[in-house]
Amino acid sequence: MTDRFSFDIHGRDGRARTGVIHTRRGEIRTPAFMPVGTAATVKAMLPGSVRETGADILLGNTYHLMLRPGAERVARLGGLHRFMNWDRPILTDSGGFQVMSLADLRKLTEEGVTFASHIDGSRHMLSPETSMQIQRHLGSDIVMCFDECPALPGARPQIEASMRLSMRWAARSREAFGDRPGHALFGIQQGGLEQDLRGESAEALKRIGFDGYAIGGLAVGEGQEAMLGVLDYAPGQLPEDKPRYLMGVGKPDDIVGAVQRGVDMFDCVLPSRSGRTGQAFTRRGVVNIKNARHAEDPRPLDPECTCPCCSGYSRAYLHHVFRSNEIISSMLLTWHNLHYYQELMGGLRRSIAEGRLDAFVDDFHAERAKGDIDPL
RNA sequence: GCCGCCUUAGCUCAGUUGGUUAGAGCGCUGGAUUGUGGAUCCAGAGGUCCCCCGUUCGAGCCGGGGAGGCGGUA
Repeated sequence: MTDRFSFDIHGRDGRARTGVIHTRRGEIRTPAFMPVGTAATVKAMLPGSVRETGADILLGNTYHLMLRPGAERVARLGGLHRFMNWDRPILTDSGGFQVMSLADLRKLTEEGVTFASHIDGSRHMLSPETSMQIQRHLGSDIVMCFDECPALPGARPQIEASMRLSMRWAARSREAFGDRPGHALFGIQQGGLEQDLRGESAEALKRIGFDGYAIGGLAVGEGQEAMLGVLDYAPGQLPEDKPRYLMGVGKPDDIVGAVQRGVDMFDCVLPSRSGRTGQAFTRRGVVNIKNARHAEDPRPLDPECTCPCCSGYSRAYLHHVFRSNEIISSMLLTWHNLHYYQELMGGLRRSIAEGRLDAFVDDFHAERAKGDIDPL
């Protein structure tokens, strides 16, 4: 064991890889799914429960935590790990995405972004330097560069200018991050759906040099087909020996498709958010527990699932507590969804290691094609 | 008993001087959700406008009668 951040690839199948990222706070098995814990909590879950689903690492968020409770306060309280009672690795997003998706009165300049808090309207500034400082206060194990994430579809001149700004910010992020043994800094590729811009972005990042490389700016409106089209070449533009992280993705079939194309890490709000809005992910596809057809169904979401939700609770119960707006509804559905996602990742890792990824993926799609279990 | 007010979608209510196919919120039936605002958005179903009679080219709206509810009063 070492305090150094490193990535070992243990097996390959086609373009897919499986391995382990070593950090000073523990190992991350790849391909990895990272549950999102924006505000120092994976909503509706205890950290120990998140770990039980199989998660090796969580996401935290610069934008949200800087506004509330404040990064310095988290630092005074011993850092994000102690604060939220999660002692394994944490990756923090840089805030660039949320500034564009949440904040008001944004003003983008070469220096950074000034914006008004969505909470109280207070004015703030995020730049590569301030984002690095905040992520340092939080004690993040994997720090993300401060970038700009334009929505798609977008006009090429805007995508190009935005990408180049993000690359200049990447260099400043690298400089501001400095030398922090045991902590990693990831660059973020941009370039929209333009292969040459993605290539230019990758080259810029490689010249700077990072511990891992993210593919950003996808799953922002382009659709799955276009996204997988980019993933046909984007991972190959990034260094072979470093982790590749597809930011914000995705649905189960998005993840499967991305793993086949060489992506190692994922995060997405879907399993946790959907858990709070009544949508469950199962091997047979999506189940909307709100639907009236579940009202008297005594069967679990997935009869073959071993999670606490499926082990002890019927669809009828989940339907009732969801419609009654009971807190346990969010708890049970989130637990199930995170369990499902981690089971999927485990299956992907094993099948890659055993050289049978194609068969695994065929089975994955075949199960989904069956649709939900028949109504009673 | 008398006086006043009320009755419109499952619920709470708008509804212009009488004028096309009577609306809203919630609820209901579905859908969306991809680097999380426990958020948000979209679509749909649902009506004997309490009942009867009348006036009018035309009534949720005006007149008469009746029923039910709420309040006041003796």
